[in-house]
Amino acid sequence: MDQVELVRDFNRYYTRRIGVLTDRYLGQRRSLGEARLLFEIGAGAEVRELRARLGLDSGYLSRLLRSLEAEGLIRVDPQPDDRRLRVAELTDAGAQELDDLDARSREAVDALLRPLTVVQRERLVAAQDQVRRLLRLAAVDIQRVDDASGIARACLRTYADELADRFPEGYDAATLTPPGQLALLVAWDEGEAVGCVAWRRLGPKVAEVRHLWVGVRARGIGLGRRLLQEIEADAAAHGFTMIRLGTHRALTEAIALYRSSGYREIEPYDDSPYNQVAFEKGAA
Amino acid sequence: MDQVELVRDFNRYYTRRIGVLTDRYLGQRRSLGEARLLFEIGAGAEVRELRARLGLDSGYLSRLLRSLEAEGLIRVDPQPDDRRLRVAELTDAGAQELDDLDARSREAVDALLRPLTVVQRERLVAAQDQVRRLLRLAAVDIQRVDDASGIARACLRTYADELADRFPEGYDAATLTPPGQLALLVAWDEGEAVGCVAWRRLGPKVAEVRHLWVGVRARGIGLGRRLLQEIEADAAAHGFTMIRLGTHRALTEAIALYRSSGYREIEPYDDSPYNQVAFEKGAA
DNA sequence: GCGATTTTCTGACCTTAGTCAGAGAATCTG
DNA sequence: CAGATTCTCTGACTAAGGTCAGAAAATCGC
Repeated sequence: MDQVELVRDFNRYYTRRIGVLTDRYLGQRRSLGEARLLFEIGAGAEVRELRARLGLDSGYLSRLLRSLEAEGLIRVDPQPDDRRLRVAELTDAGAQELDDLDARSREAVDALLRPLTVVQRERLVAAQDQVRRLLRLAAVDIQRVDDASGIARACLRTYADELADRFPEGYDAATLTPPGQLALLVAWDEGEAVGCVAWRRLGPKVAEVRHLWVGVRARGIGLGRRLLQEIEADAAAHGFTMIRLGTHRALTEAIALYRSSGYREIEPYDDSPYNQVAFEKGAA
Repeated sequence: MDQVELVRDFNRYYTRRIGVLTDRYLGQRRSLGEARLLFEIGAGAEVRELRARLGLDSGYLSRLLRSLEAEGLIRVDPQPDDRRLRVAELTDAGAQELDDLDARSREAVDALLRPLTVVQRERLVAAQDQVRRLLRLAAVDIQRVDDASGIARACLRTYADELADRFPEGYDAATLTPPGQLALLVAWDEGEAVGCVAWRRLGPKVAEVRHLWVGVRARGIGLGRRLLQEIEADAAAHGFTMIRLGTHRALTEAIALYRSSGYREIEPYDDSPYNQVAFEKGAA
């Protein structure tokens, strides 16, 4: 069986198992829609917010809210600041019901795990974590973005803030490349920018990779390597045959990434105080 | 987060991702019910069989069949042997439609995997395989069964057949313990017996574990270890503090299992030609 | 050969999960 | 302050996915 077939097979198996589990914990007491809504309301949420999070039609959501309200599980009141908006909150009975649903879901999963030994459970959790990391990585969408745009500057600012925390000597944000010089890629995960990387021209066939940033939310899934590959491909597509880059001694993961991506260490090629270690790949 | 919470979290994430995938490949062209039915009919199936496999109400299934028939995707004819039964078969158009659905499902998964490197895809498949093995193991139901019952004898017969294949000298089924002496556990996976194990009394506090069998379908998921643990617990619950067992030199996985389960090797305690290696655990 | 059983089908009914078009109230913009 | 916009709600409608009670035909058991 090829990889696609194996993944499909797993999907079929998993959805069947999860379906049985879900049926059991909902136990016919509440529809999936109502249960999800109770869960999302949690400590209280604006109706607009709920609509966006659950991706529901406003008419449908309104009806679900009325039905939960009629059962005394929630309260919906206008928001004082803007009386067009309404805020849904759980009543005591609603909180009780949510606890109940939660306890039954926990119990169903617990019963599933019970026959396994401690070691087997640890293996299960570790394997699930691996699956999720890889799927999240696969879902990240990498797009070319104008380096003067708001989102580009926001990414670079976060990058600068994180470096300032990381370097003993701090980081001077003035070191960031000014807009207009960079070809910049931004990585999006479910609508949120979680990483970026850029290149700029250093010489006729030489590009410099700069500002490789992976946000805290997306660390440890291999996004750094993917961004590096994409930016290399982008520079190559623009006719650059050699890539140089510099980095700080403190960024050990980055240094390991460059080494394992085929870069060789060279003497620093500029006098930036942050580029203490330099690498290159390819030939001019 | 504890293990139950981690598993729930994974379930939520995975169902969301799979849901998106499924929506895409069905592409609104056919309802999930009809698609599943087409898939189950495949090369042809009795209506009764379909009802059992899909767990559908007979009225509902009938209507789904009529709808597919009206579209010219299937043909439903009485079975010649028993004209109450009816057999559904795909027409050429139906086979075409199924191929189409299949190709689109493959394409959706392929698109999901495309951003990953070869190594990452291999890791994904391996991790999914691990998850599935562990879930299958967790779903196996181990039940006490009378050793004279049909299912018990069927398990022991399969066990004997497999040993006959495995041992160079063959295996004499007369060596099987006759009914009435064994406390026997059978492992069920989705209604099918896939393994067994038994103990019998050897002395005041000494029990002998016999006939540990794991069927081909359930190998490699750790079921042998689970059966061994359950049978040890059962013997202990009956007041036996020491367990002995003998096995054949050719059964290397079994020997490894006993060693890693805390058994120490002893001199053979009986003259069975198949018990060439013997182990014990506990104290009399 | 006759009553019991099995299998499939039809009709009537239901819930869930939506979609779409506006209405009405509140707020924002020029 | 008038018109545009935003937000929620109601009414009317739809499809999917079912359940339940029987009817009709075929077969089984005696």
